Amino acid sequence: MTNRDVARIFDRIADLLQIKDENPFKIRAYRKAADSIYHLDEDLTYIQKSGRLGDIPAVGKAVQSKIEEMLEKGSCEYYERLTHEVPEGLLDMLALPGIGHKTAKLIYDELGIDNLPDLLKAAREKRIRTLPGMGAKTEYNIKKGMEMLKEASAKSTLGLALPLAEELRDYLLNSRVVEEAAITGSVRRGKPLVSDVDILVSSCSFEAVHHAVSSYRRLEEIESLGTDHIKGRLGYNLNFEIIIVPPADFLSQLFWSTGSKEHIKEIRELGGEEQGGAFFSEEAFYASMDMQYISPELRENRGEIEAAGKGEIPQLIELSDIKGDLHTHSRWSDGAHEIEEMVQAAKDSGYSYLAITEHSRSLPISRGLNEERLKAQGKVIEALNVNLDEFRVLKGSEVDILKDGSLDFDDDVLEDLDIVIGSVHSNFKLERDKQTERIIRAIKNEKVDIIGHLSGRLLNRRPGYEIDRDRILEAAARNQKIMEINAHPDRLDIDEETAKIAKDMGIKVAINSDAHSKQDLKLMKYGVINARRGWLEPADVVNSWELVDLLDYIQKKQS
DNA sequence: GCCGTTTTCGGCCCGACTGTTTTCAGTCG
Repeated sequence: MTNRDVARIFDRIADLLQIKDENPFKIRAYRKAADSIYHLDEDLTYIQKSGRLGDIPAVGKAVQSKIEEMLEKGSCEYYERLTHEVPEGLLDMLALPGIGHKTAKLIYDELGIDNLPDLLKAAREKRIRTLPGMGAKTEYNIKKGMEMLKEASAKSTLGLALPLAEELRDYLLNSRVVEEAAITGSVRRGKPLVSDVDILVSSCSFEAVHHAVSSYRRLEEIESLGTDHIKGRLGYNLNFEIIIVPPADFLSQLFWSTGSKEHIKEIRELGGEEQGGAFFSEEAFYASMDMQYISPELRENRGEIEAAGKGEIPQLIELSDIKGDLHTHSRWSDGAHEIEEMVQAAKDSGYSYLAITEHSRSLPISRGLNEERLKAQGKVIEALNVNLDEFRVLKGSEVDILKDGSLDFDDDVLEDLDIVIGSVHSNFKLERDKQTERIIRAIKNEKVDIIGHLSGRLLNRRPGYEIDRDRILEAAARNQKIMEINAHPDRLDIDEETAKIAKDMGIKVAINSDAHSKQDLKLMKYGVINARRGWLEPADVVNSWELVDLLDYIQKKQS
């Protein structure tokens, strides 16, 4: 079992206990343990072997013995016993917005419903409204939530798909049944949501590939099989296709399988012919059509073919261009690690600066900082900087944009900070005009440098709030505000389309991890992929600049 | 169930919104 698998079981135990209405602190203890395990650097198996399970934060005797049981037997008796008391299908219901543990339990107790299809049926038959506290709106929300879940199950985030694709590719390479293997299709193009994972392999033996795939640890099901492909489903409900080609065709098929369909269609219409052979390379192929090389992220038929013909393909930003991260959290608010640990991780990433930007006081769930704690943190950061060579920790805040567009801190408090991100975390359902005015008011505040996760969307979970994007971008351009690309693969906000429009309007972008742990700093790569899909170059991305230039741009003198 | 530089027992994030009510429980961030 992986750390992730173990963490998931503890989370489910917490859910089951919550449905059973057990001691809330016990439930929280399991959640904290799950979170702590999820964010571990090392493999649990290794930690167990060296006898350090008890050193994991939030892991005490009870949780430790369950971890040992899971690592040894692959199962957990306590968890299985709970699932006998509470049907597991109730956990699926919790994914519906508005349905929590109490409601799920009520629906089960009163109507005997323990799965999503029956719940939908009951909502359609207006049986939910017979329960106390439930009405027509609840039924409507259930039906709407089910539609959302259906859409979500059709696609996976890149944050889920890419690591699994890399793992499958490496597994095939290491099993030595293939000569070459590469991720292709929409994952190679870096789409934020993908319907499947495509792996192109070259092999002379279909049987050997089939045999290897059959014993892959994450395989759930093989659905379709032919000498040129294997299609099926992996764990986490992720569809996959392995495309098998002869070694001589590998590079050309990598091009044709990458897509997108629209890009390929356009290439064919311009006379691009399928060609194989060992001399094929994508660079040479585009060159043969008098075009510059087009990176996979750009192959969406959104003007890249014309640009490549004119020599106007941008020099896309790369992960190695990134010099710092401007949006991170530490244990001072809801992060998992100390500032010092975050700094070390940033140095390990090759960065030369890192901004600590905790939540502000209006977000108590995230232990948002009040003015006193913010000032105290500033002192800690100043002291830290004294002993840092060639690295700078920036004092920052992810300050809440309140309902009326004012900020959670007064100007004189923000004055002392190096970097200020304004973000919306509440009142998501304001009507469009009010939401737009709210954000524009924050943009006009001269203390604000960056607008964080503009749309508030959570991929597969929540659409963004209603805003007039064009008006907001105009205001950002006028006030020289930086728009964030939040790199978390569940957000990727602003999206690629907005990023391209912003670039064309001369608005600068910051690609920020929004890290809540040192491992999260690595999520930067998803933001860079998203920026590339938005045609961004280093000149467009402020945290690919030297710090002095960044501070100069936001008109703050380096102290 | 975890934790401890006041504690090995008694604490452990909380305010706002929603949908249902007509004063609030449940959900969410």
